[in-house]
Amino acid sequence: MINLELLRTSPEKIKEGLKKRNMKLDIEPILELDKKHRELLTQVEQLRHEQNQLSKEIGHVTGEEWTAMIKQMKALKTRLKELGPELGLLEEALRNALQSIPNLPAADAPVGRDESENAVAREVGKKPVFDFKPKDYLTLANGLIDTERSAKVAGSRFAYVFGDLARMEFALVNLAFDTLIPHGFIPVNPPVMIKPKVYEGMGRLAGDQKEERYYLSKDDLYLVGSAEHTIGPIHMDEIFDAADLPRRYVGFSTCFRREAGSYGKDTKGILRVHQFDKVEMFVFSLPENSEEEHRFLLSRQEELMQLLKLPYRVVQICTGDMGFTDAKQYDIETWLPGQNQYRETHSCSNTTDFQARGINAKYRNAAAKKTELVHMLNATGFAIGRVLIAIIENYQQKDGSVKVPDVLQKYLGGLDKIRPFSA
RNA sequence: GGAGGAGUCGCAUAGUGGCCGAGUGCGCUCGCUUGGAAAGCGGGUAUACCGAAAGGUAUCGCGAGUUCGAAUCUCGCCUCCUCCGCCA
Repeated sequence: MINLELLRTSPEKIKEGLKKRNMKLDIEPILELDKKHRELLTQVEQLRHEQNQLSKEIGHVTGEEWTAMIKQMKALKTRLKELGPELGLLEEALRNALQSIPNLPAADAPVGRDESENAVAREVGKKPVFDFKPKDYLTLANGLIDTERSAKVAGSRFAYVFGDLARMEFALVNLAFDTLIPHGFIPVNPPVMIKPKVYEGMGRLAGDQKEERYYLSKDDLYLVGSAEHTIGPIHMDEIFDAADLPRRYVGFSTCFRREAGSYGKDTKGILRVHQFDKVEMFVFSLPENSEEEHRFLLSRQEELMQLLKLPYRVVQICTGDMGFTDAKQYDIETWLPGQNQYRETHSCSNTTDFQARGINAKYRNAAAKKTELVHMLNATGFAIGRVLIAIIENYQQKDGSVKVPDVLQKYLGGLDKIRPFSA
Protein backbone atom coordinates (compact mmCIF):
# COMPACT_ATOMS: atom_id res chain seq x y z
CA MET A 1 0.00 0.00 0.00
CA ILE A 2 1.15 3.47 -0.83
CA ASN A 3 2.08 5.91 1.92
CA LEU A 4 -0.99 8.05 2.62
CA GLU A 5 1.10 10.75 4.25
CA LEU A 6 3.23 11.03 1.13
CA LEU A 7 0.11 11.21 -1.01
CA ARG A 8 -1.15 14.00 1.22
CA THR A 9 2.04 16.03 1.43
CA SER A 10 3.55 15.41 -2.02
CA PRO A 11 0.80 14.33 -4.38
CA GLU A 12 3.00 15.42 -7.29
CA LYS A 13 5.40 12.57 -6.46
CA ILE A 14 2.62 10.04 -6.72
CA LYS A 15 1.41 11.60 -9.94
CA GLU A 16 4.91 11.42 -11.34
CA GLY A 17 5.17 7.76 -10.33
CA LEU A 18 1.88 6.94 -12.01
CA LYS A 19 3.01 8.74 -15.13
CA LYS A 20 6.26 6.80 -15.21
CA ARG A 21 4.24 3.63 -14.95
CA ASN A 22 2.15 4.78 -17.86
CA MET A 23 -0.94 4.54 -15.68
CA LYS A 24 -3.94 6.79 -15.76
CA LEU A 25 -5.32 7.23 -12.29
CA ASP A 26 -6.83 10.38 -10.85
CA ILE A 27 -5.68 10.89 -7.28
CA GLU A 28 -7.68 14.05 -6.60
CA PRO A 29 -10.79 12.12 -5.45
CA ILE A 30 -8.59 10.14 -3.11
CA LEU A 31 -7.21 13.29 -1.55
CA GLU A 32 -10.74 14.57 -1.19
CA LEU A 33 -11.77 11.34 0.54
CA ASP A 34 -8.82 11.64 2.90
CA LYS A 35 -9.76 15.20 3.80
CA LYS A 36 -13.36 14.27 4.51
CA HIS A 37 -12.25 11.28 6.50
CA ARG A 38 -9.96 13.31 8.73
CA GLU A 39 -12.60 15.97 9.35
CA LEU A 40 -15.13 13.40 10.42
CA LEU A 41 -12.56 11.55 12.51
CA THR A 42 -11.71 14.71 14.45
CA GLN A 43 -15.40 15.34 15.02
CA VAL A 44 -16.09 11.83 16.24
CA GLU A 45 -13.08 11.86 18.54
CA GLN A 46 -14.20 15.15 20.05
CA LEU A 47 -17.61 13.65 20.81
CA ARG A 48 -16.04 10.60 22.33
CA HIS A 49 -13.87 12.83 24.47
CA GLU A 50 -16.94 14.55 25.88
CA GLN A 51 -18.50 11.17 26.45
CA ASN A 52 -15.48 9.92 28.36
CA GLN A 53 -15.34 13.04 30.51
CA LEU A 54 -18.98 12.84 31.46
CA SER A 55 -18.74 9.15 32.08
CA LYS A 56 -15.95 9.71 34.58
CA GLU A 57 -18.00 12.25 36.53
CA ILE A 58 -21.35 10.57 36.36
CA GLY A 59 -20.45 7.91 38.89
CA HIS A 60 -19.88 10.50 41.58
CA VAL A 61 -23.02 12.57 41.36
CA THR A 62 -26.66 12.10 42.30
CA GLY A 63 -30.03 13.74 41.95
CA GLU A 64 -30.73 16.44 39.40
CA GLU A 65 -27.11 16.66 38.37
CA TRP A 66 -27.17 12.99 37.52
CA THR A 67 -30.37 13.28 35.50
CA ALA A 68 -28.92 16.17 33.51
CA MET A 69 -25.75 14.25 32.73
CA ILE A 70 -27.68 11.20 31.58
CA LYS A 71 -29.56 13.46 29.22
CA GLN A 72 -26.32 14.84 27.78
CA MET A 73 -24.89 11.37 27.41
CA LYS A 74 -27.95 10.20 25.53
CA ALA A 75 -27.62 13.11 23.13
CA LEU A 76 -23.95 12.26 22.54
CA LYS A 77 -24.83 8.64 21.97
CA THR A 78 -27.43 9.50 19.35
CA ARG A 79 -24.99 11.77 17.51
CA LEU A 80 -22.25 9.15 17.56
CA LYS A 81 -24.62 6.51 16.26
CA GLU A 82 -25.17 8.69 13.21
CA LEU A 83 -21.54 9.52 12.59
CA GLY A 84 -20.01 6.13 13.38
CA PRO A 85 -21.22 4.24 10.30
CA GLU A 86 -20.47 7.26 8.13
CA LEU A 87 -16.88 7.21 9.33
CA GLY A 88 -16.66 3.49 8.69
CA LEU A 89 -17.80 3.93 5.11
CA LEU A 90 -15.28 6.69 4.49
CA GLU A 91 -12.50 4.59 5.95
CA GLU A 92 -13.30 1.68 3.71
CA ALA A 93 -13.61 3.84 0.62
CA LEU A 94 -10.28 5.46 1.40
CA ARG A 95 -8.56 2.13 1.93
CA ASN A 96 -9.94 0.74 -1.30
CA ALA A 97 -8.86 3.82 -3.19
CA LEU A 98 -5.37 3.67 -1.70
CA GLN A 99 -5.04 0.05 -2.70
CA SER A 100 -5.55 0.96 -6.33
CA ILE A 101 -2.29 2.92 -6.35
CA PRO A 102 0.84 0.94 -7.28
CA ASN A 103 4.23 1.34 -5.65
CA LEU A 104 6.35 4.35 -6.51
CA PRO A 105 9.15 3.47 -8.95
CA ALA A 106 12.64 3.83 -7.49
CA ALA A 107 14.54 6.88 -8.66
CA ASP A 108 16.95 4.69 -10.64
CA ALA A 109 14.33 2.45 -12.23
CA PRO A 110 14.61 3.09 -15.97
CA VAL A 111 11.62 4.95 -17.34
CA GLY A 112 9.82 3.28 -20.21
CA ARG A 113 6.37 2.82 -21.61
CA ASP A 114 6.12 -0.95 -21.77
CA GLU A 115 7.90 -4.27 -22.20
CA SER A 116 9.57 -3.09 -25.39
CA GLU A 117 11.63 -0.57 -23.44
CA ASN A 118 13.13 -3.01 -20.96
CA ALA A 119 16.91 -2.97 -21.12
CA VAL A 120 19.19 -5.98 -21.26
CA ALA A 121 21.80 -5.41 -18.57
CA ARG A 122 24.08 -8.30 -19.56
CA GLU A 123 24.23 -11.71 -21.17
CA VAL A 124 25.93 -14.48 -19.27
CA GLY A 125 26.99 -17.96 -20.32
CA LYS A 126 27.60 -19.47 -23.70
CA LYS A 127 24.68 -20.40 -25.88
CA PRO A 128 25.17 -24.03 -26.87
CA VAL A 129 26.28 -24.72 -30.43
CA PHE A 130 24.73 -27.80 -32.03
CA ASP A 131 25.87 -29.69 -35.10
CA PHE A 132 22.23 -30.58 -35.65
CA LYS A 133 18.97 -28.70 -35.64
CA PRO A 134 17.98 -28.27 -31.98
CA LYS A 135 14.55 -29.51 -31.09
CA ASP A 136 12.03 -27.94 -28.74
CA TYR A 137 11.50 -29.39 -25.28
CA LEU A 138 8.13 -30.97 -26.00
CA THR A 139 9.55 -32.99 -28.86
CA LEU A 140 12.52 -34.01 -26.76
CA ALA A 141 10.40 -34.93 -23.74
CA ASN A 142 8.37 -37.14 -26.01
CA GLY A 143 5.78 -38.36 -23.56
CA LEU A 144 7.52 -37.42 -20.34
CA ILE A 145 5.44 -34.27 -20.49
CA ASP A 146 1.85 -35.24 -21.20
CA THR A 147 -0.67 -32.45 -21.69
CA GLU A 148 -3.19 -34.59 -23.53
CA ARG A 149 -4.09 -36.75 -20.59
CA SER A 150 -3.96 -33.79 -18.19
CA ALA A 151 -6.41 -31.96 -20.45
CA LYS A 152 -8.85 -34.83 -20.11
CA VAL A 153 -8.46 -34.80 -16.35
CA ALA A 154 -8.07 -31.14 -15.47
CA GLY A 155 -8.52 -29.14 -18.66
CA SER A 156 -6.06 -27.05 -20.58
CA ARG A 157 -2.85 -25.60 -19.19
CA PHE A 158 -1.99 -28.49 -16.91
CA ALA A 159 0.47 -31.33 -17.35
CA TYR A 160 1.58 -34.71 -16.19
CA VAL A 161 5.34 -34.79 -15.85
CA PHE A 162 6.73 -38.32 -15.75
CA GLY A 163 9.86 -40.29 -15.09
CA ASP A 164 13.26 -38.71 -14.69
CA LEU A 165 11.78 -35.28 -15.38
CA ALA A 166 9.50 -35.73 -12.38
CA ARG A 167 12.54 -36.67 -10.34
CA MET A 168 14.48 -33.70 -11.67
CA GLU A 169 11.97 -31.34 -10.10
CA PHE A 170 13.10 -32.48 -6.68
CA ALA A 171 16.73 -32.34 -7.72
CA LEU A 172 16.25 -28.67 -8.60
CA VAL A 173 14.48 -27.94 -5.34
CA ASN A 174 17.30 -29.61 -3.42
CA LEU A 175 19.97 -27.78 -5.38
CA ALA A 176 18.30 -24.45 -4.65
CA PHE A 177 17.88 -25.16 -0.95
CA ASP A 178 21.42 -26.54 -0.56
CA THR A 179 22.84 -23.50 -2.33
CA LEU A 180 20.80 -20.88 -0.55
CA ILE A 181 20.75 -22.14 3.03
CA PRO A 182 24.49 -21.45 3.54
CA HIS A 183 23.72 -17.84 2.57
CA GLY A 184 21.50 -17.55 5.62
CA PHE A 185 18.14 -18.35 4.07
CA ILE A 186 15.67 -20.06 6.41
CA PRO A 187 13.85 -22.89 4.62
CA VAL A 188 10.07 -22.69 4.76
CA ASN A 189 7.14 -24.52 3.23
CA PRO A 190 4.27 -22.06 3.45
CA PRO A 191 0.49 -22.45 3.10
CA VAL A 192 -0.81 -22.28 -0.47
CA MET A 193 -4.09 -20.69 0.55
CA ILE A 194 -4.49 -17.20 1.91
CA LYS A 195 -7.19 -14.99 3.42
CA PRO A 196 -8.46 -12.11 1.25
CA LYS A 197 -7.48 -9.45 3.81
CA VAL A 198 -3.91 -10.68 3.93
CA TYR A 199 -3.74 -11.00 0.16
CA GLU A 200 -4.87 -7.40 -0.18
CA GLY A 201 -2.21 -6.36 2.28
CA MET A 202 0.41 -7.99 0.08
CA GLY A 203 -0.90 -5.89 -2.81
CA ARG A 204 -1.68 -8.99 -4.83
CA LEU A 205 -5.40 -8.54 -5.37
CA ALA A 206 -5.16 -5.00 -6.68
CA GLY A 207 -6.10 -4.09 -10.23
CA ASP A 208 -5.85 -6.80 -12.85
CA GLN A 209 -4.16 -9.21 -10.47
CA LYS A 210 -7.46 -10.28 -8.95
CA GLU A 211 -8.47 -11.91 -12.23
CA GLU A 212 -5.35 -14.03 -12.00
CA ARG A 213 -6.33 -15.63 -8.67
CA TYR A 214 -8.24 -18.78 -7.91
CA TYR A 215 -10.86 -18.14 -5.25
CA LEU A 216 -12.47 -20.79 -3.05
CA SER A 217 -15.80 -19.25 -2.15
CA LYS A 218 -16.85 -21.93 0.32
CA ASP A 219 -13.91 -21.09 2.52
CA ASP A 220 -13.28 -17.47 1.52
CA LEU A 221 -9.69 -18.28 0.62
CA TYR A 222 -7.49 -17.68 -2.40
CA LEU A 223 -4.94 -20.08 -3.83
CA VAL A 224 -1.54 -18.41 -3.91
CA GLY A 225 0.14 -17.49 -7.17
CA SER A 226 3.54 -17.78 -5.52
CA ALA A 227 5.14 -18.74 -2.20
CA GLU A 228 5.94 -15.03 -1.97
CA HIS A 229 2.30 -14.40 -1.13
CA THR A 230 2.29 -16.41 2.09
CA ILE A 231 5.95 -15.97 3.04
CA GLY A 232 5.59 -12.18 3.13
CA PRO A 233 2.85 -12.24 5.77
CA ILE A 234 4.86 -14.52 8.09
CA HIS A 235 5.76 -11.38 10.01
CA MET A 236 2.45 -9.59 9.66
CA ASP A 237 1.80 -7.24 12.62
CA GLU A 238 5.24 -7.98 14.00
CA ILE A 239 8.13 -5.74 14.98
CA PHE A 240 11.67 -6.93 14.26
CA ASP A 241 14.69 -5.96 16.27
CA ALA A 242 17.04 -4.22 13.86
CA ALA A 243 19.65 -6.84 14.74
CA ASP A 244 17.40 -9.57 13.31
CA LEU A 245 17.53 -8.05 9.83
CA PRO A 246 18.02 -9.05 7.13
CA ARG A 247 15.73 -12.03 7.59
CA ARG A 248 15.99 -14.29 4.57
CA TYR A 249 13.69 -17.15 3.64
CA VAL A 250 13.80 -19.74 0.92
CA GLY A 251 10.43 -21.31 0.37
CA PHE A 252 8.85 -23.89 -1.85
CA SER A 253 5.28 -23.98 -3.01
CA THR A 254 2.97 -24.90 -5.79
CA CYS A 255 1.71 -21.78 -7.59
CA PHE A 256 -1.77 -21.36 -9.02
CA ARG A 257 -2.58 -18.89 -11.77
CA ARG A 258 -5.69 -18.56 -13.86
CA GLU A 259 -3.75 -17.10 -16.77
CA ALA A 260 -6.78 -15.02 -17.61
CA GLY A 261 -6.04 -12.71 -20.47
CA SER A 262 -3.34 -14.91 -21.93
CA TYR A 263 -5.68 -16.96 -24.12
CA GLY A 264 -3.88 -18.18 -27.15
CA LYS A 265 -0.48 -17.33 -25.71
CA ASP A 266 1.97 -20.17 -25.13
CA THR A 267 -0.85 -22.69 -25.18
CA LYS A 268 1.42 -25.67 -25.69
CA GLY A 269 3.38 -27.55 -23.09
CA ILE A 270 4.33 -26.33 -19.62
CA LEU A 271 5.69 -22.84 -20.24
CA ARG A 272 2.46 -21.21 -19.13
CA VAL A 273 0.27 -23.39 -16.96
CA HIS A 274 -2.31 -23.00 -14.21
CA GLN A 275 -0.20 -24.91 -11.73
CA PHE A 276 3.54 -25.05 -11.28
CA ASP A 277 6.08 -25.42 -8.50
CA LYS A 278 8.58 -22.78 -7.54
CA VAL A 279 11.40 -22.14 -5.11
CA GLU A 280 11.20 -18.58 -3.90
CA MET A 281 13.57 -16.28 -2.03
CA PHE A 282 12.20 -13.64 0.28
CA VAL A 283 13.93 -10.99 2.37
CA PHE A 284 12.89 -8.63 5.15
CA SER A 285 15.47 -5.86 5.23
CA LEU A 286 16.39 -2.57 6.82
CA PRO A 287 15.33 0.21 4.44
CA GLU A 288 18.88 1.45 4.02
CA ASN A 289 20.04 -2.03 3.00
CA SER A 290 17.29 -3.05 0.63
CA GLU A 291 19.11 -2.02 -2.54
CA GLU A 292 22.05 -4.12 -1.46
CA GLU A 293 19.73 -7.02 -0.65
CA HIS A 294 18.15 -6.62 -4.07
CA ARG A 295 21.54 -7.01 -5.75
CA PHE A 296 22.27 -9.91 -3.39
CA LEU A 297 19.12 -11.73 -4.50
CA LEU A 298 19.96 -11.17 -8.13
CA SER A 299 23.41 -12.61 -7.43
CA ARG A 300 21.86 -15.70 -5.87
CA GLN A 301 19.70 -16.19 -8.95
CA GLU A 302 22.74 -15.89 -11.16
CA GLU A 303 24.69 -18.25 -8.93
CA LEU A 304 21.99 -20.88 -9.36
CA MET A 305 21.88 -20.37 -13.11
CA GLN A 306 25.65 -20.60 -13.36
CA LEU A 307 25.65 -23.81 -11.35
CA LEU A 308 23.33 -25.24 -14.00
CA LYS A 309 25.49 -23.65 -16.73
CA LEU A 310 22.45 -22.24 -18.45
CA PRO A 311 22.89 -19.19 -20.71
CA TYR A 312 20.79 -16.27 -19.56
CA ARG A 313 20.47 -12.55 -19.68
CA VAL A 314 19.58 -10.06 -17.00
CA VAL A 315 16.87 -7.60 -17.96
CA GLN A 316 16.17 -4.40 -16.11
CA ILE A 317 12.43 -3.87 -16.19
CA CYS A 318 11.31 -0.36 -17.07
CA THR A 319 8.73 1.57 -15.08
CA GLY A 320 5.91 0.82 -17.52
CA ASP A 321 6.39 -2.94 -17.20
CA MET A 322 7.13 -3.32 -13.49
CA GLY A 323 4.90 -5.27 -11.16
CA PHE A 324 2.26 -3.43 -9.14
CA THR A 325 4.13 -3.78 -5.86
CA ASP A 326 7.64 -3.16 -7.21
CA ALA A 327 9.87 -0.14 -6.88
CA LYS A 328 12.51 -1.83 -8.96
CA GLN A 329 12.58 -5.12 -10.81
CA TYR A 330 14.98 -7.34 -12.69
CA ASP A 331 14.05 -10.36 -14.73
CA ILE A 332 16.25 -13.19 -15.82
CA GLU A 333 15.53 -14.64 -19.20
CA THR A 334 16.99 -17.97 -20.13
CA TRP A 335 18.10 -18.99 -23.61
CA LEU A 336 15.92 -21.65 -25.19
CA PRO A 337 17.66 -23.07 -28.27
CA GLY A 338 14.55 -24.95 -29.40
CA GLN A 339 12.71 -21.66 -29.67
CA ASN A 340 15.78 -19.64 -30.61
CA GLN A 341 14.94 -16.97 -28.06
CA TYR A 342 15.27 -15.89 -24.43
CA ARG A 343 12.24 -16.51 -22.25
CA GLU A 344 11.47 -15.13 -18.82
CA THR A 345 12.29 -17.58 -16.06
CA HIS A 346 12.95 -15.41 -13.00
CA SER A 347 12.05 -12.10 -11.53
CA CYS A 348 13.66 -10.20 -8.69
CA SER A 349 11.81 -7.36 -7.00
CA ASN A 350 12.35 -4.77 -4.33
CA THR A 351 8.92 -3.75 -3.07
CA THR A 352 10.50 -1.33 -0.54
CA ASP A 353 7.93 -0.53 2.16
CA PHE A 354 4.90 -1.09 -0.08
CA GLN A 355 4.01 -4.61 1.02
CA ALA A 356 5.35 -3.99 4.53
CA ARG A 357 2.79 -1.21 4.99
CA GLY A 358 0.03 -3.50 3.77
CA ILE A 359 0.81 -6.26 6.24
CA ASN A 360 2.26 -3.99 8.96
CA ALA A 361 5.77 -5.44 9.22
CA LYS A 362 8.11 -3.14 11.11
CA TYR A 363 11.38 -2.94 12.94
CA ARG A 364 12.51 -1.00 15.95
CA ASN A 365 14.82 1.84 15.05
CA ALA A 366 16.71 2.30 18.33
CA ALA A 367 18.43 5.49 17.21
CA ALA A 368 15.22 7.19 16.13
CA LYS A 369 13.37 5.65 19.10
CA LYS A 370 10.48 4.54 16.95
CA THR A 371 9.23 1.76 14.75
CA GLU A 372 9.56 1.92 10.99
CA LEU A 373 8.42 -0.25 8.13
CA VAL A 374 10.84 -2.88 6.91
CA HIS A 375 11.58 -3.34 3.24
CA MET A 376 10.46 -6.56 1.60
CA LEU A 377 12.01 -8.23 -1.43
CA ASN A 378 11.18 -11.33 -3.40
CA ALA A 379 13.00 -13.29 -6.05
CA THR A 380 12.50 -16.50 -7.94
CA GLY A 381 14.83 -19.32 -6.97
CA PHE A 382 13.73 -21.75 -9.63
CA ALA A 383 10.43 -21.78 -11.46
CA ILE A 384 10.66 -25.53 -11.83
CA GLY A 385 8.72 -26.01 -15.05
CA ARG A 386 10.54 -23.30 -16.94
CA VAL A 387 13.94 -24.42 -15.73
CA LEU A 388 13.10 -27.96 -16.83
CA ILE A 389 12.37 -26.57 -20.27
CA ALA A 390 15.67 -24.71 -20.31
CA ILE A 391 17.64 -27.77 -19.22
CA ILE A 392 15.99 -30.01 -21.78
CA GLU A 393 16.63 -27.64 -24.66
CA ASN A 394 20.16 -26.59 -23.69
CA TYR A 395 21.38 -30.05 -22.76
CA GLN A 396 19.87 -31.91 -25.68
CA GLN A 397 22.02 -34.41 -27.56
CA LYS A 398 21.99 -35.45 -31.17
CA ASP A 399 20.33 -38.77 -30.30
CA GLY A 400 17.40 -36.96 -28.68
CA SER A 401 18.52 -37.67 -25.14
CA VAL A 402 19.19 -34.96 -22.57
CA LYS A 403 22.37 -34.74 -20.56
CA VAL A 404 21.82 -34.14 -16.88
CA PRO A 405 23.68 -31.01 -15.66
CA ASP A 406 26.67 -32.11 -13.57
CA VAL A 407 25.50 -30.31 -10.50
CA LEU A 408 22.18 -32.18 -10.53
CA GLN A 409 23.51 -35.70 -10.99
CA LYS A 410 24.13 -36.35 -7.33
CA TYR A 411 20.50 -35.53 -6.64
CA LEU A 412 19.40 -38.09 -9.23
CA GLY A 413 21.35 -41.05 -7.98
CA GLY A 414 24.18 -40.37 -10.42
CA LEU A 415 21.92 -40.28 -13.46
CA ASP A 416 23.75 -38.53 -16.28
CA LYS A 417 21.29 -38.77 -19.13
CA ILE A 418 17.55 -38.66 -19.61
CA ARG A 419 16.11 -40.70 -22.42
CA PRO A 420 12.64 -40.11 -23.67
CA PHE A 421 10.27 -43.08 -23.62
CA SER A 422 10.92 -44.01 -27.21
CA ALA A 423 14.69 -43.66 -27.20
C1' G B 1 -18.25 -32.47 11.98
C1' G B 2 -20.00 -33.20 17.62
C1' A B 3 -19.17 -32.02 23.14
C1' G B 4 -16.49 -29.12 26.69
C1' G B 5 -12.73 -25.26 28.14
C1' A B 6 -9.81 -20.92 27.11
C1' G B 7 -8.06 -16.15 24.61
C1' U B 8 -5.92 -9.27 29.17
C1' C B 9 0.26 -4.84 27.97
C1' G B 10 7.36 -9.48 25.65
C1' C B 11 6.04 -13.89 29.17
C1' A B 12 3.01 -15.36 33.52
C1' U B 13 -1.13 -13.63 35.89
C1' A B 14 -5.04 -10.02 38.69
C1' G B 15 -9.36 -7.91 37.38
C1' U B 16 -17.82 -9.94 37.29
C1' G B 17 -20.60 -2.59 34.98
C1' G B 18 -18.08 3.73 36.56
C1' C B 19 -12.19 4.53 41.34
C1' C B 20 -9.19 0.18 34.72
C1' G B 21 -5.61 1.71 29.21
C1' A B 22 -5.54 -1.73 33.03
C1' G B 23 -2.58 -4.00 39.17
C1' U B 24 1.31 -7.64 40.42
C1' G B 25 5.51 -10.94 39.27
C1' C B 26 9.24 -12.14 35.65
C1' G B 27 12.01 -10.20 31.70
C1' C B 28 14.27 -5.88 29.61
C1' U B 29 16.29 -0.93 30.61
C1' C B 30 18.18 3.56 33.25
C1' G B 31 19.97 5.28 38.01
C1' C B 32 21.62 4.55 43.21
C1' U B 33 24.72 1.12 45.86
C1' U B 34 29.85 -1.69 44.85
C1' G B 35 36.84 -2.26 43.94
C1' G B 36 33.67 -5.22 40.50
C1' A B 37 29.40 -8.21 40.46
C1' A B 38 25.04 -10.35 42.75
C1' A B 39 21.31 -8.93 45.93
C1' G B 40 18.70 -4.64 47.36
C1' C B 41 16.40 0.18 46.45
C1' G B 42 14.15 3.90 42.99
C1' G B 43 12.46 5.15 37.88
C1' G B 44 11.13 3.58 32.94
C1' U B 45 9.11 -0.28 29.75
C1' A B 46 2.59 -1.57 23.91
C1' U B 47 0.83 0.06 19.16
C1' A B 48 -1.71 3.13 15.86
C1' C B 49 -4.33 7.44 14.32
C1' C B 50 -5.70 12.92 14.55
C1' G B 51 -3.15 17.49 15.93
C1' A B 52 1.84 22.86 14.70
C1' A B 53 1.63 21.90 19.80
C1' A B 54 -0.93 21.21 24.23
C1' G B 55 -3.52 17.29 24.02
C1' G B 56 -7.05 13.82 22.27
C1' U B 57 -8.96 9.08 20.33
C1' A B 58 -8.79 3.82 19.58
C1' U B 59 -7.17 -1.12 20.86
C1' C B 60 -8.20 -6.45 27.01
C1' G B 61 -8.87 -12.43 20.06
C1' C B 62 -12.42 -10.10 16.03
C1' G B 63 -17.33 -8.04 14.95
C1' A B 64 -22.17 -6.58 16.46
C1' G B 65 -25.52 -5.57 20.59
C1' U B 66 -27.42 -4.13 25.75
C1' U B 67 -26.29 0.34 28.84
C1' C B 68 -25.83 7.15 30.34
C1' G B 69 -21.16 4.08 30.81
C1' A B 70 -18.32 -2.62 28.85
C1' A B 71 -11.93 -6.01 29.85
C1' U B 72 -16.39 -7.19 32.81
C1' C B 73 -23.28 -8.67 30.40
C1' U B 74 -25.61 -10.85 25.44
C1' C B 75 -25.08 -12.80 20.39
C1' G B 76 -22.10 -14.22 16.05
C1' C B 77 -17.25 -15.37 14.26
C1' C B 78 -11.93 -16.64 14.64
C1' U B 79 -7.90 -19.09 17.06
C1' C B 80 -5.95 -22.51 20.66
C1' C B 81 -6.51 -26.77 24.19
C1' U B 82 -9.14 -31.58 25.80
C1' C B 83 -12.39 -35.66 24.36
C1' C B 84 -15.19 -38.12 20.26
C1' G B 85 -15.74 -38.90 14.88
C1' C B 86 -13.23 -38.74 10.10
C1' C B 87 -8.60 -38.66 7.70
C1' A B 88 -3.10 -37.97 4.28
